[in-house]
Amino acid sequence: MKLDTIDYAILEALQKDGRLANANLAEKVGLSASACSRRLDALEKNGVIRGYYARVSNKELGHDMTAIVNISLSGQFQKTLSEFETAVKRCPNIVVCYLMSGEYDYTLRVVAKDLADYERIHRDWLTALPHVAKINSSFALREVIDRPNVGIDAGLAKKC
Amino acid sequence: MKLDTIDYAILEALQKDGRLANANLAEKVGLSASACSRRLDALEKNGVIRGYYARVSNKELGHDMTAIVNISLSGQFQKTLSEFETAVKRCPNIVVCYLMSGEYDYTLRVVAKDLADYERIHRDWLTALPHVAKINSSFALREVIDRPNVGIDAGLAKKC
DNA sequence: AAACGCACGCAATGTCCTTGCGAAATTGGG
DNA sequence: CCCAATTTCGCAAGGACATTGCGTGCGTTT
Repeated sequence: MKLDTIDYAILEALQKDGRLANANLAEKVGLSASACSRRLDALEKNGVIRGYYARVSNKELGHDMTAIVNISLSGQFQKTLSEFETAVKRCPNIVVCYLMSGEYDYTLRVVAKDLADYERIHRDWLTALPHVAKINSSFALREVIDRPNVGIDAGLAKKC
Repeated sequence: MKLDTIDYAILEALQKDGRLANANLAEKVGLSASACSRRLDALEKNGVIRGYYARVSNKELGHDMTAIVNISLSGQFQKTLSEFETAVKRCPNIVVCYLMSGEYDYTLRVVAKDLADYERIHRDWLTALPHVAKINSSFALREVIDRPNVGIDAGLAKKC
C-alpha cells in the first residue's frame, strides 16, 4: 500500500494513543472526520495497522520480573524447530520469541511474578520444551525503554 | 488497586482489542454500559491500563529487520548509566532496552529497514552511545511470538 | 479537451459515551 | 446479628461521535 504524509501522521498519532477518537484524529492531521475515517479504514484493511491493544501494567498485575532467556536446541531440523515453537507458543509467560542467528537458536522474553514464580516457569515450561540443549537466563534489573513500535520518523531522525 | 474478576475480564478483552467499544465491552463482561465505563475509567486513572496503542506493521513501513544488541559499559557508576540511558532513549530505532544482570549490562532490541540501514544505525547511534565498552549484535531470523502483554491468565494456565 | 478515477467536505442518521440519580449490594462497627 | 455508611449497580437523557451517501474539485489518462 502506498502511504503519504497524512497516513504517516495518522499512524504516528495512533501509535501514541490507540483510542484517539476519529474526530480528534481528523483535526490533528488536518482532515475532515469522514476523510479520516475512510483513510483509517484503508490502513486497517490493508494490514498497515495490525490491531489495537491496551497496555496493561505488569506491575499492577503482580508481574514484576522480566527475564531474557537464550536457548540452543539439539538440532536444526525443520521438525525440531517447529515442535519447539509450538510448545513455546503455549506458555502465556513467554511474551517474545525470536529465532536467532548467532550463539543461541532462540531468544525469549519471559515475564514472571517473582523469583519463585520464575522458578516454577523454568521448571514446568522452559525445561519441558522439546529438544532444548542449553538454557541461559538473565534477569532484567530495570526497564529503560519499551516502545510498542519503531517510531514512524525512524528514517528521518537526526543522529545523536 | 484491588481488582476483581470483572476487572480482569475487561483487561483481557482490551489487551486483545484496544478499540473495543464500551458498549460491546460491557456486554462481554456482563455489565451495563455505564458501570463498565466507570470501571474502565478507574483502571486508567489508577495506572492499571497504561495506555492504548495501534500496532503498525513494521513490514509495511519497510522495517523488516530486528536485531538484539548486548552492550557492556566501561563502568557501573550511576552517572555512566544515566548518560547512556538518556542517549539510548533518543534513538527511534531502539524499541526495547533493559538494564540486565549477567554478562552484559544492557540488552536492546533494534529495528532496521535492512542491513544497510542497520549498518547506519550501528555507526551513527550504537557506537556513538557514551561509555560503551563492548557491543554484540545478533539478528532475528524470524519472529515466533510477539505478544503485547503477558496473558491475564498467566498464573492460572496449565503446564504443557 | 473531455472523460475517468480518486479523494475530499458536507450533511444526516444511527450508534455510542457520559453523567445524574435512585436502588441494591457489600462492608465494617457496634 | 443488625444497622449504617460506602460502594457499585442499572436506567435514562443529553450530548458527542462514527458512518454513509452524495455532490464537487482536482489530477491523470486517452
